[in-house]
Amino acid sequence: MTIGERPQAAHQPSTLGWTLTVLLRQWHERVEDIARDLPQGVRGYQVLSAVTHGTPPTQAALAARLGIDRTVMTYLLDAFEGCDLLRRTPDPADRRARRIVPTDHGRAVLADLDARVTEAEADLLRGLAPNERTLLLTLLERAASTASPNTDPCTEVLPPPLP
Amino acid sequence: MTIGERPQAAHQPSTLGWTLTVLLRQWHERVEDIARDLPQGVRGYQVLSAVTHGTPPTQAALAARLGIDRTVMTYLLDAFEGCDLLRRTPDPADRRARRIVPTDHGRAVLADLDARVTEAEADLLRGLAPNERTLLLTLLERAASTASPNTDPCTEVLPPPLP
DNA sequence: AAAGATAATCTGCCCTACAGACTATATGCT
DNA sequence: AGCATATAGTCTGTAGGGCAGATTATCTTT
Repeated sequence: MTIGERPQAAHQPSTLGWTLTVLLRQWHERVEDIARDLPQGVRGYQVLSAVTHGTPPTQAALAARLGIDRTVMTYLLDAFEGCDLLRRTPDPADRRARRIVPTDHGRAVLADLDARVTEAEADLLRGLAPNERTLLLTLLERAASTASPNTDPCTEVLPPPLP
Repeated sequence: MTIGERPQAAHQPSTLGWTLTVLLRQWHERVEDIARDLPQGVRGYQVLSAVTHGTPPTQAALAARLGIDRTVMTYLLDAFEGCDLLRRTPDPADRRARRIVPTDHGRAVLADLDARVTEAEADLLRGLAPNERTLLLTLLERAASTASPNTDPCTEVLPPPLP
């Protein structure tokens, strides 16, 4: 680790982490406003979203994917059941596990939220031209999926559950 | 990724927030490893970085930019001074304020960290071709700066402070 | 049948972030 | 000048959320 003599030498800082931080912070603020009435705000929105798209995950899978502790997931889902947004249904193949499925109400609420979030995201990217936005999303998805292959929101290792 | 026949019209979820979340989480994990010895891990790294590039900010400006509470900033900087990484110097123009400047040691440590972070970031984007990476960074920076104009890490409204 | 692993829940503690009070200085008003 | 108000930074106390660890029920393995 040679330091070399450079009293002020401002090197180029790496900007990826910072731009991601800024952007995600902005996203959080806006979505927090939108999802204010949900049990856990933004996190609740992400849970609802992850549960609705794709096959109903177990609590553990859901927690792992969203980076939430399992003990937290418990009372988070308690709140969601209390609001009639999600339901725990017993997994027919494994009586220990519970599959989390959205209620009709939950689906409706999510559809409304998704619409508003999409709007907010468009506003967040207002500095980019339309084709640039889609390009950015494409690159982000590729980067995210390769950087963390198992966190894809629409991947579930399971045969179709309920007939 | 064809889901097949869906019972309840699954609409396209908005992916921006999620991809940002996943990517930033990965970034955090890696940088947490790198910045483990710094007082506050990733956050400490961001403080050190923000202080070093550009003109020395006041504590309040620093806190606002990084989204940290001012009372937290106090003991965070205490720790950094204890490690001889940063120093609080009185602002000659405003005796209430303190300008935060890096020590030589701080600059050296940051240079080392920056190198490793840059490496980690490259690995994070390994799914993208080199030209795609720079493109992604460009788009991210544009988006971040328009979404949150005042959070630019290298903007400070102040004449050069110390001669 | 016994042993070990896993899903979910419950309990208790720690730690951090925030609110609020306090001091010192700056700015604005009359 | 003198008084009121705003701001920079620090200190104190507290509420709340996250995490570790134990518990129960079920699955798997031998």
